[in-house]
Amino acid sequence: MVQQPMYQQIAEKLRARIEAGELAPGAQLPTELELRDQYSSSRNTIRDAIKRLTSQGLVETRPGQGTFVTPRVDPFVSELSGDPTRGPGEGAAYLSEVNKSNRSPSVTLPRVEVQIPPTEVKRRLRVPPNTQVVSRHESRHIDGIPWSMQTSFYPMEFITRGATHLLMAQNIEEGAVQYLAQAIDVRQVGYTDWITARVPNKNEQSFFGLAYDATVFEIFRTGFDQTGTALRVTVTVWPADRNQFIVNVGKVPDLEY
Amino acid sequence: MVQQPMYQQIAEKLRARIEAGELAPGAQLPTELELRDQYSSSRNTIRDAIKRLTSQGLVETRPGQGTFVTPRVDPFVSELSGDPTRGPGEGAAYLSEVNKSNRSPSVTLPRVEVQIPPTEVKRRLRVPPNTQVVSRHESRHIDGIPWSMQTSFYPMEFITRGATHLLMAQNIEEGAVQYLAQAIDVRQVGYTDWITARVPNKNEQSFFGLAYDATVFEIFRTGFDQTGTALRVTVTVWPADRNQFIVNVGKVPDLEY
DNA sequence: GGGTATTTGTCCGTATGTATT
DNA sequence: AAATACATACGGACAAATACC
Repeated sequence: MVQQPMYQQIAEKLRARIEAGELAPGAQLPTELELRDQYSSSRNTIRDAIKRLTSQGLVETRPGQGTFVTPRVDPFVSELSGDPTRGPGEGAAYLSEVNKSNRSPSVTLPRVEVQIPPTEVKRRLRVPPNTQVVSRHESRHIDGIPWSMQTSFYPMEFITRGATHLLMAQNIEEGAVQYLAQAIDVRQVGYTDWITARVPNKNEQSFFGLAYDATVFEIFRTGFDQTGTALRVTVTVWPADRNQFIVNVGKVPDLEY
Repeated sequence: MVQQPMYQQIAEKLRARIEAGELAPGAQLPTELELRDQYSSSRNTIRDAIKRLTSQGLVETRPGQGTFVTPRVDPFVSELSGDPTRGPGEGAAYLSEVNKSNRSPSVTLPRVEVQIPPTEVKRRLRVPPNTQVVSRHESRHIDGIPWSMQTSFYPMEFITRGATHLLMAQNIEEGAVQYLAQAIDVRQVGYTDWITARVPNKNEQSFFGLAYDATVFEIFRTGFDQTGTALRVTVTVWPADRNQFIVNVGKVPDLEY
């Protein structure tokens, strides 16, 4: 085994102090200058060590204040395999699911737009190029913490066929999927979730308060009707540090996770 | 909008050059000294800019060679919602699934151990503290690229009840779940997948060739029998840069992703 | 195989800016 | 306003990895 560079050794020592509990979640680390003296090093080397820990989410730095052990957050668990006739945490369904775990969720009013969708969405909705669609964007908090951002895309023809609520900047209480069934008899009988992970963009960094090198889940949910036609695509972005997912297949016992 | 620091501006300019196609995937960037001159900066500032790009997976550096635009990999898509009576990409099932996409998969021989499982596994398998279990660890490559690492845990009593193949360091052709059904009539009727993302540990970094700040998916699959008893826990680790997942619920048309 | 040039990695010192208390 | 702590930026020196002759 070769000798590791100094800044990695220091990072490991700090990690050990954290994981041993000597530095509890939320506690402040020694300042960079103190650490420099403790480890007989230079401030820049200490900073390199701390950078390693921050990009692993172990500590966070606050200018003017200090460096702190990242407080542990209680992750929220979302079930992806639910009722195929419902949306992804939509409307009341989502709120009650969250409430079960004694948490207080909130949803912003949707921002509704008519636009040409991003390529990934176009492919899944199977609409021709330059076709406009309705998009509904909303974000959710749990216990005051930003938890997810979501944009749903629907074909424009749903509006002309009578599903006019899709264009209104108001929450659809029963969920958009249920609304479509009741308003214009478009029924979702199944969906496909496509799960990826990536780094957050600028918007997501500021909304979630994430570092540029953090990780978010991005899940594309495509809903299908009886004929196998895509009736909507919902894109949800979830910070990986506070979200986890469950998929149930077949017969499983009632949970405690 | 405030003025951004120089190293971030440089990072953005380099990103623009990459995304414009001026620097194609696999292409070499100018050396740090050349970039220093191009942007009238210092080498350390250039290095800070490049660090931002590497931790976003946009470029990679090779000591002694240079900095290169990260080659795009064709991600492999795994379906989590499959047959509840089968394992996760187990045995022949996994291999044929991969083959469909014209890729050539391979699986290592399992490393079999009898051990006390990690806490997370213990909780899911619902075994008492200090209970030993059988673990079977294997890793998979696709087209020569390391793709996933997997460890399955089974109760020891399965051995005494006759499922002795579990202890053998050989691949179980039909998959361990099918084997359990046939050998000792323990049948998996459903499973729960629990999906998280985290940074890779040392082992995973070296096996997958990942940076310390990369992201891996970690999926815990708990299989249940007719009585709702957990019959095994399988932990699979997948690098996020080359893996994506699909979950189908309800009736969905035949795919193209 | 050895030697040399090139390129990135590590480490240090210093100065100044910005955020917070 | 002053002190404290992290952030940015530059310069320099040497080490380590790689490629090439």
